[in-house]
Amino acid sequence: MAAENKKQDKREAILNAAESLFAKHGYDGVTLRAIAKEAGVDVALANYHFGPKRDLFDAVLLRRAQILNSWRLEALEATVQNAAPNPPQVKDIIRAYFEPLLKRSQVQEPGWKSYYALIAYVNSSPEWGGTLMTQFFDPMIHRFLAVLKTALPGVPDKSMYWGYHCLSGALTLAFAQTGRIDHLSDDLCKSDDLPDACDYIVDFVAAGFSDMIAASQKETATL
Amino acid sequence: MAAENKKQDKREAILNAAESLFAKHGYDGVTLRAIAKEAGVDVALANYHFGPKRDLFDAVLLRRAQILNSWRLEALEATVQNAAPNPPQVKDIIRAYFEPLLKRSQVQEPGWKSYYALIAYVNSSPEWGGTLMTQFFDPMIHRFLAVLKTALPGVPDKSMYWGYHCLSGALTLAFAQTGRIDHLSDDLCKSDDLPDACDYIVDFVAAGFSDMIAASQKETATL
DNA sequence: GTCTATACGGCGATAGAC
DNA sequence: GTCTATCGCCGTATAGAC
Repeated sequence: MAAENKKQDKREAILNAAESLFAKHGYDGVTLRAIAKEAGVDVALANYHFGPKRDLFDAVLLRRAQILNSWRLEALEATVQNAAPNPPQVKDIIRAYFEPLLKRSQVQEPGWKSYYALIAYVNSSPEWGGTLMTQFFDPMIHRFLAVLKTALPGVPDKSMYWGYHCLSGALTLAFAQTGRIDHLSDDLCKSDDLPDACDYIVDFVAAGFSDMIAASQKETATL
Repeated sequence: MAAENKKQDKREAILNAAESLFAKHGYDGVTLRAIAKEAGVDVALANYHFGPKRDLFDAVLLRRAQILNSWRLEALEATVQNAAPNPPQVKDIIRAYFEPLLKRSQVQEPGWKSYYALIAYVNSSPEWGGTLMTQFFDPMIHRFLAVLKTALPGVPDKSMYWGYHCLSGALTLAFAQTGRIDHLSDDLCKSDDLPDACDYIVDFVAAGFSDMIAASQKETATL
């Protein structure tokens, strides 16, 4: 079983190395050789375990997607329960989407941090964004939007989808940790302080969604 | 002068091809050979005109950055003039940031569409985001934020910077045109309808910023 | 000067020998 | 499971055509 552990160790080491490097340089910016080197294994082992490079990429994405989805759904259902029989507050729903990213102390873990940056890369990539994000995250997101609609009755679906799009753009840009806002703000804001970033983004996004109610009521009033 | 045009033609053809391909596949996903083929020129010509691959990338970014910055600053100053001596409305300032992207009919031009997608790639890339975006766009953005502050007196700088970050994330994700929202919304929303996307994003972002006033006043009141 | 054809050294993914 | 070999494509330098 020591041997079996070691096998698993190497598999994990490859996934970890791939995750970290793909997050930093994107799919094409990383070679299997670099991954193998980082993981301390032979060049061919990645191919042995995962098949071609593309499949390794999928494996990296998949590993944490399921965990993250379940955490988020848990947090969301808890929020619904807490507010029942009323619909939850918009901000509480948004929090349920953000907090699983931070609260389980995985923000410290470089693995999760890399994973978030990788998702940011995938999300805004014309090559992967449309298909992979859909594949891994859409069911969770639909549940999320359904709850949000109970808190925002009368808001058109189109607004809700574009609202989610804004949320997603803001969140993934923050988690890409490009160091951009550090420069822009002369180090007042820090790219790598994800909890701080989330505090501000949650407020901003909740305001964006909440305003849709006012807008849709105004529209109705003029009819 | 026909000869001179031809020189410019090939130079431009290389820039156009590079722009389009970099936007779709990222820096590392594109080879100089692919660019040359798309442009209909010899492999070595890109190197002759622009030097190494990396310098060609910069040249592509720079070409339209200056134009875009000047358009945005124009729109912003016009907004300021219109409202004077009062500060402009938040939503009008946001519009001044978005409309230059759309209004000059360049949305139709595939060149500009590619450029926007390329900016989206650069913006969320840990490799380029921090430095290149800063280099090309920060002065324009600072002017923009300064005007926004006149419309939002008392809002802390940190909120303003994170607000801009949210704006930037939402906007660049939309302009990345990943097709993601088409899937998510079952084609109710279209990735390639940029004017429509902007309408929704402007409202969302304006609400996010406007809410900061209420928040900062609430904070002040409790002191 | 502008541009093309070609050549070079290096490194890519991965298949097959071990 | 590991190591090596292979073949193709990479960015770039150069030589010379127009």
